[in-house]
Amino acid sequence: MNKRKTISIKDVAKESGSSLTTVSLVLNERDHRISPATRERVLETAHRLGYRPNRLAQGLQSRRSSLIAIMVPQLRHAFADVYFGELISAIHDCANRSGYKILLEVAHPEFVRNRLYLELFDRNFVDGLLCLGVTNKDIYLRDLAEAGHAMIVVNNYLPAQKLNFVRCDYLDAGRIAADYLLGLGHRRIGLIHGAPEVQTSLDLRKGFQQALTAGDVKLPESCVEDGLYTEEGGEAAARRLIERQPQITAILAGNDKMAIGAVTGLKDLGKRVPEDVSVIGCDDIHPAGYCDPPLTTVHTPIYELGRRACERLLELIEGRVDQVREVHPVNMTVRKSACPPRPR
Amino acid sequence: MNKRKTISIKDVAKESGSSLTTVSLVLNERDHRISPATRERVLETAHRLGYRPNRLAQGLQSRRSSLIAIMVPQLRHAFADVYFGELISAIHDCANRSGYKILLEVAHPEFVRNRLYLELFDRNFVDGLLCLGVTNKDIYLRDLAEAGHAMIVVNNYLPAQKLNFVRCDYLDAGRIAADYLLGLGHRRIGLIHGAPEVQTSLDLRKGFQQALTAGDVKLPESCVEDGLYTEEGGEAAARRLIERQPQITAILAGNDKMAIGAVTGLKDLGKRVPEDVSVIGCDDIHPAGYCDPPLTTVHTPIYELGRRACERLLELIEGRVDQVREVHPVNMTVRKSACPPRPR
DNA sequence: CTGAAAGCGCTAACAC
DNA sequence: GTGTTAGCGCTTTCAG
Repeated sequence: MNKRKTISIKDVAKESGSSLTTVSLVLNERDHRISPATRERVLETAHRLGYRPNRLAQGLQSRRSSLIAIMVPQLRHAFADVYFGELISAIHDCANRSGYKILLEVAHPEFVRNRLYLELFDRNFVDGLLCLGVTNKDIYLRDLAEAGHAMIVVNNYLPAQKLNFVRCDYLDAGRIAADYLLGLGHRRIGLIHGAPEVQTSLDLRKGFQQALTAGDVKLPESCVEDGLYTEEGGEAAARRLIERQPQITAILAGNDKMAIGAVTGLKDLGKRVPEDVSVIGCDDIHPAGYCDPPLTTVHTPIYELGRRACERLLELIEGRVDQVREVHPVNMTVRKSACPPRPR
Repeated sequence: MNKRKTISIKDVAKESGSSLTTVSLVLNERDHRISPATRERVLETAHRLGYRPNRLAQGLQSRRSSLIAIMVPQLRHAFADVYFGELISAIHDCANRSGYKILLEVAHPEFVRNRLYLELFDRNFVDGLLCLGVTNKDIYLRDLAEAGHAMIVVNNYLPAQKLNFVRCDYLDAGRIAADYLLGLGHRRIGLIHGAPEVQTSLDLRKGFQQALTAGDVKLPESCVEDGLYTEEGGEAAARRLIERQPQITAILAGNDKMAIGAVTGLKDLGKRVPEDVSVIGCDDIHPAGYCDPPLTTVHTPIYELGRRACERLLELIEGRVDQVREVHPVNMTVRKSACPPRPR
């Protein structure tokens, strides 16, 4: 295939009657010493010939790949997840604006075992790495930090390690949700959290519990369930919760998918949402506004977060900063899935 | 950052006391003339030093990037779409097995206007391109074919152009769906199709109409609505359909998202699914099995399709084939969203 | 102002 | 068997 001989800077030089250096200088606007006449001639020739600098050669020279990798966990359909998808979109948009492209990686067991995440940098594949869906078990990320590679954990963090991160304040998310439910008058409240190996999940629970305690409401172990961050998990968790504690009038779910699943589960049990049981989610993914009832949820600025993470990564790459530790505020988005409990 | 000096083939040569050539030959298993002793020595040194070949240099030499791009349309949350997500997962898995990595591209207006899709190849960014979510309006894809670049349209095709594709048989999908509904006894049937600029959408409609006609059932214009391939679109389309033609007992939607939206819309109108109105979808995305009621749908082998597309792209890249035109069969997956109409 | 030449890290003819 | 050398396409001193 591909018949058209690829045209190089050498062709432009020959055709425009100047040297390689001159062409390079003009094209990179490196030096303003070049005479306007030459400049014009080179530019015209380059354009006429349809010259495109070879990125591999440029990269070899500059030691830059202009690529950043996004690493997602190996979940079924990680790429089909709305939450990851919004982050990926944000990162892509931001990276593109700065001339970077996006490489996709899945942290499958072999990738981790063979330390292929290091190879990504060692082989000059990418200039930086953004890690999504990180858990406390992903201690191998320390290798990256130790090697001094540009890496940021997106919307999470590892408590015991000083890895770069850009995330939301899930401790506050828990508090806000609790205060909102308390404010509505709820006293019997349940929690469906994500995975216990995810730090933000632990934070959410902690903040939730603290605020409930401050409001003189207890959150016993029997009112907490694991929803695995999935719809199906949320649905099953809601069932278990209500069967065990039928007097519960409100539930906080650690993400919107679980909340949506919980609503399904509650409806199946014959409960109306929010009249019988209020449900609030967390994250405010796009579908949260389009389910039935529209979900009241703790809004986390997902797109903004992705954009910021990418921006900061570029700063790391370019050496403009050497540490990133960013926590973004969250707030309630009130829709229709929560209301005061019925008077007893 | 990044203190560790990157170690090159030169270091390995020096350290192992042999020449660049020897090291390269050993590492690439290019030549079996190398004595086992040297071989062993080189390998040991390379391993000890943690040598990693620089991909940029290798690429410059081989004119290969080992990257393939996936291009998705610029829809809100294209990356958050289950259908695209499953394809991307499949492509990623397949590419990875063959040592390729995945680059993400969004076909935004500027990308198309400035022909950046050509630059992808001209600048040696990628070796091949997989296009998702293509419509009949994307005539610019012709440029890629004309330039002789390795490119495949995934699960679609452009009728007037001879572009490579790997897709399902949506004409047959329409027929199968029609036959299934006719078999259940439905005579008043509606269609919610995707976008009229998408060829497979037209095919589905055509196949559906043909089979209905063969079964002596009409599909008047008033029983057809556009659902924009989204949940919201499907919901609105179902509403319009039922309000205009209340006697409809079954609906085919052009994808599962619209089908799920349609179910929501029907429920809102007080219709039971499937007792009052049967709904069948198309594609069989993962959530189709988890909604309420579980969706009866035309199963398209999405993951398999992504895998095949990637495999064939690699063959194109490596020059083992020079044309790809693959059509995969579909079949019904029967769940609970369709049943015989109530006797009148 | 412009050009010659070195070198980024690697591969592969072509010698020895 | 192994090493020398010439590129791949580009950027960047350093002379002129």
